[in-house]
Amino acid sequence: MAQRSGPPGSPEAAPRRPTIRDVAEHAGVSKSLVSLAFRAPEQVGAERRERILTSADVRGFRPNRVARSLNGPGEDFVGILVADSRNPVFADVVDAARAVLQDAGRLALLTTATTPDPDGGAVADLAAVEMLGDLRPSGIIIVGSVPDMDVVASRVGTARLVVASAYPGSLRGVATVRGDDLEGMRSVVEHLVERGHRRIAHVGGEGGPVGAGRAEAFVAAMRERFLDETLLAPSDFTQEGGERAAERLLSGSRPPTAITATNDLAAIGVMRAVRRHGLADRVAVTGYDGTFLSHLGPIDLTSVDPGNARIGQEAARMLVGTAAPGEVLVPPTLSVRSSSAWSRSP
Amino acid sequence: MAQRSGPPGSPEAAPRRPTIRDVAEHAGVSKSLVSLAFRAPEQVGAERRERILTSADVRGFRPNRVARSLNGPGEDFVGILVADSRNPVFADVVDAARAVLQDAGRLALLTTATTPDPDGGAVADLAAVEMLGDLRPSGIIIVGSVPDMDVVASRVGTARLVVASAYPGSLRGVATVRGDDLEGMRSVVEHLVERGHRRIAHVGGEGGPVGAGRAEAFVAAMRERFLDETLLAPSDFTQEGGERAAERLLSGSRPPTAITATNDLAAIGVMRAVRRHGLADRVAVTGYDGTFLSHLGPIDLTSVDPGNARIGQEAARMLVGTAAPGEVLVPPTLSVRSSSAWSRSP
DNA sequence: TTGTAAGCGTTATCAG
DNA sequence: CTGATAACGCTTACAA
Repeated sequence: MAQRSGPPGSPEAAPRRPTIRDVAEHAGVSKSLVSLAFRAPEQVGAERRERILTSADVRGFRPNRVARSLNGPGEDFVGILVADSRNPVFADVVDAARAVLQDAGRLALLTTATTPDPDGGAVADLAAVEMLGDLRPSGIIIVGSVPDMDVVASRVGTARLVVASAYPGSLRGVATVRGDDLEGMRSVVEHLVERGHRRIAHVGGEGGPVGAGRAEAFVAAMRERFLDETLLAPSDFTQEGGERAAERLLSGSRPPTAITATNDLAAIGVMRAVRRHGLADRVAVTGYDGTFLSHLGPIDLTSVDPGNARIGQEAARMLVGTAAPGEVLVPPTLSVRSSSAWSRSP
Repeated sequence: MAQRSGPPGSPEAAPRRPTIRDVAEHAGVSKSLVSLAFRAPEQVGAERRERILTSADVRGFRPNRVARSLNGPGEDFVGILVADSRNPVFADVVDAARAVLQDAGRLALLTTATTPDPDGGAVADLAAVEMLGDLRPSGIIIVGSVPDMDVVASRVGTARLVVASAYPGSLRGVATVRGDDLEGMRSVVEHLVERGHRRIAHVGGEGGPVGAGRAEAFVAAMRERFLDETLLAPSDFTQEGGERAAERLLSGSRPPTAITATNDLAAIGVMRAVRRHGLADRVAVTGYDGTFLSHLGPIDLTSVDPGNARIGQEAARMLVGTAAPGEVLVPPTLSVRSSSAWSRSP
């Protein structure tokens, strides 16, 4: 039964929420006994317990979790801080982490670590982080690249910290679980080389540490094969960014025969540009992240799955004690689809 | 500077977080003065203020927001409870709401109201809701259809409540802002009729109150035009659901010439089925929600934009006092794209 | 088994 | 302007 404060316009009869004291008084016992009746019912005599519990029920009492956490370590819970609530990659990581936490009987509180910027960006939401930290979680998982990660980390109180799907940045000695982007880029390049490609470009590098890291990984993977690694077109993670970058590549004097994108969304932008240039079956395109976008409707995009679920699981395991905290690289897997599955005619 | 508890393996030297008392002692003043120095620095003598603030800085003190909220109404903040963190519609609503709150100088805490079910669904996460409620927010915005909305509402304490992008369900007298789905369906049907369609089907109706509401709206809109409103194929909001439902419709004896879907994702599934049947330019498809999916890459889907940003703004305005709380229907707009823009040859 | 009293970290009140 | 003192709602020794 929802007992809102009545229809708008009713007098401000703020009905104070019942406290443990109200219940104690009504049931004719002490506060402590009420407290006990909720935390360890079996330690309270049947008759009084009954009286307390029904009395609490009648008055709509429920222990205040905040007041509880102010004392000892309260309820044992884990805070999950997500960098970007629109990113489907993080959603996969988070869901996997929650499943592990749930199995371990630990509850999770999921909040955003950033707030949208007036000019389209995102800035760390310190107030939110501090609130979560002050709730005394036993652990915190930061999912994704949060701006000013070190400042955020300094606000989470005494919680154990694990960073998932992001570089720890200037943080030192913090447990981290992320995809092995170098290995992922290697598998992409290898796949493309097998299909006869040599002039391979990369679209990305901007938008944060992960973008930069993937661009570096691309360069490294190309060098390992003695291929020209200089075909880089800067782009963020958006469709528009990918499209613009690809446009530049394809308008050049010697366009590439394959384009690797920094993520799936940018890759879809790349596909648009490729199609517009009438090169749909002549320029291979690959994405990254293995999100649902890679096989959405008519899209059929080769993509690297960084093992998002695995990343979330490992991060959570470090917090529940099933895994040792440390720096873990999760091996990626390549899903080849029609955007790059054909072999280039020589 | 992040001061984690050292490398894993170090002795459990739990460094208690400094409290207001530590600072007071160190600065040689009373707790109250330290408190005041943080809340209203101008009311404290310059010299002492300086001493207090630096002393706090040195010891890494920061007022505990939870302890603060335990007392009076603490910081004035608004909690945002999102039903489904994967739904891009909600992301748009939330961002718009946050912008309004930020302009009003009120901070927002965004958390999930559900937790993933073992079998793919989502259940209300009461623990999370209770924690948020016990933080004493001045207002709560519930975005999207949360299971057991009335139970959730009963847990948010004394906060003013606004429901956005969802039906209030069994909640009575609760402020609600949502899209006008009847009007939206009308505009879809009108558009299709103008293009020469008569046999129009609907894919949807499942997955929650919104799906059911849209199916009803479809039926009503068809009746208003004296068209056969019985072409309903049950589907949830997923691509697979939409595809299966469309498959059934197209395999029937008299397939429709146009299919309206309950959302964009299901519409994309419908498009797949349509294409597979070789009917790409003979069966029109429309979506709903105006998400980025409707114009992603090769997809070019006619879709109803429910005015998500507007919904978020209105909801927030009701909480900051710029708008009167009540039941608001935001007018939708139809974005016609190539999936239905052509006219049917008679 | 039950009650008393002392915290937890902060703010509010009310004297100086 | 400053500083005791009493809340806030609950937990937790420690007694009874």
